[in-house]
Amino acid sequence: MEDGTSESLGYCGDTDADYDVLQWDTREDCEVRQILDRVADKWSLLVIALLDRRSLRFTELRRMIDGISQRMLTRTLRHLERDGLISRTVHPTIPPRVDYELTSLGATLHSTIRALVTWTETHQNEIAAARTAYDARMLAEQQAAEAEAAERAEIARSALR
Amino acid sequence: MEDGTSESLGYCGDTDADYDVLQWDTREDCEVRQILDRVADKWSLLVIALLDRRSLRFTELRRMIDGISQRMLTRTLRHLERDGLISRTVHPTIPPRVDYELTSLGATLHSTIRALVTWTETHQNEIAAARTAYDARMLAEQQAAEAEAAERAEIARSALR
DNA sequence: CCGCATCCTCCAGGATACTG
DNA sequence: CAGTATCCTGGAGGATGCGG
Repeated sequence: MEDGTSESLGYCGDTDADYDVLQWDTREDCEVRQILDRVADKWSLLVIALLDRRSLRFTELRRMIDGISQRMLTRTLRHLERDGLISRTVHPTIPPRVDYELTSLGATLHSTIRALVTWTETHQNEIAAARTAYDARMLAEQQAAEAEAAERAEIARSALR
Repeated sequence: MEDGTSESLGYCGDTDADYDVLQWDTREDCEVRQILDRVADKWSLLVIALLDRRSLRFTELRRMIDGISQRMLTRTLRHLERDGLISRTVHPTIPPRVDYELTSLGATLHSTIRALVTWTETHQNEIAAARTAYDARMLAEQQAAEAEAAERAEIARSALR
C-alpha cells in the first residue's frame, strides 16, 4: 500500500489516466463534498422541508421538530442562512419575532429533498423487511459458528481421552 | 409492520390538534426519520453514487473515497447491506475478493441521490457567493458593534473625569 | 485482500443558565 | 421570544494490530 507520493490527497494528482472517470470529485476538499455534507444534515433536511409550506418562527420550528435542541436549531438556521437557502427576518417588536423562510435557492433544493423523503416513505417497508431478513441471517450464521465451535471443542476433548 | 400500507405519510402515533398538518411525521421515533438519518449519511451517499456505475471491491471503494477510514467504510457497507440497498458477494478465492453492488432497491435510491448531487453541482457557485456575502455582512456587523462599544467606553471615561 | 477487535481522541450536540 | 455563553458527556470515527 506504499506509494508515499500522492498519498495525502488520494489519487487526486492524476486526472484522466488509468483510473476511471467518476461522476464527481470524491476528494474531501471538493466543494461539492462540503456542500453535500451540509445539505445531507438531518436537521437541515427537516427545516427545509418544513419551511417549504410557509415561513415559520424560531419557536414554531423548535416545537415542530421533535428532539432538536435550541442550540442545534440555531446553528442549523445560521448555516442555512449563510448558504443562502433561507432568509431571516427580525421584527423589532416586543416580544421579538423572527421569521425564517426559504429563499428561491432554498426552494429549488426543497423539491430534491422532497424526492428523498418520498423515496423513504415509499420504500420504508422494503427496508424494514430487508433489515429483519439481514438480522435473521446474521443470527443464523452466528449460531452456526457457535455450533461449529462447540463441535470442534468436543472433538478436541475426545482426542484427549 | 402493517400500518395499513397507506403511503400518505409515515404516521406513528398520537395526534396533537395544535400541531398543524406536516408533510411527514417529524417525531424522532418516526420510521421515516430513522431511515432518512441513515440515507443522509455522507459516506452512504458516496458509496451509493459510486456503486451505481458498476460493482466495486472493498479496496476500490476505499481508494476512491478520499478520507474514509477502513472502519467507517466497513460500517457503512454493513448498514447499506442491512437496509437492502447493496449486496455483498464473497468470492472464496485466494486472496479473497468481495464485490459490492447496488440492489434494485439501491438503484432506485440512486436516482434521488443523483438529483441531490446534481443540485449541488448546479448551485455551488450561488452557495459560495451567499457564503462570502454572509461572512462580509457578519464581519461588518461585528465591527460596528465593536466601534459602538469603544464609543460607549469613551463616554464612560469622559464622564469619570 | 478483507475485515474484526481494541484503544483512544475529540467534538457534535444536549443541558443549563443568563440577556436584550 | 429569540437567542448567546458555558459546561459536559456519549459516541462517531481514526489508528493500530491480528486473523482468516
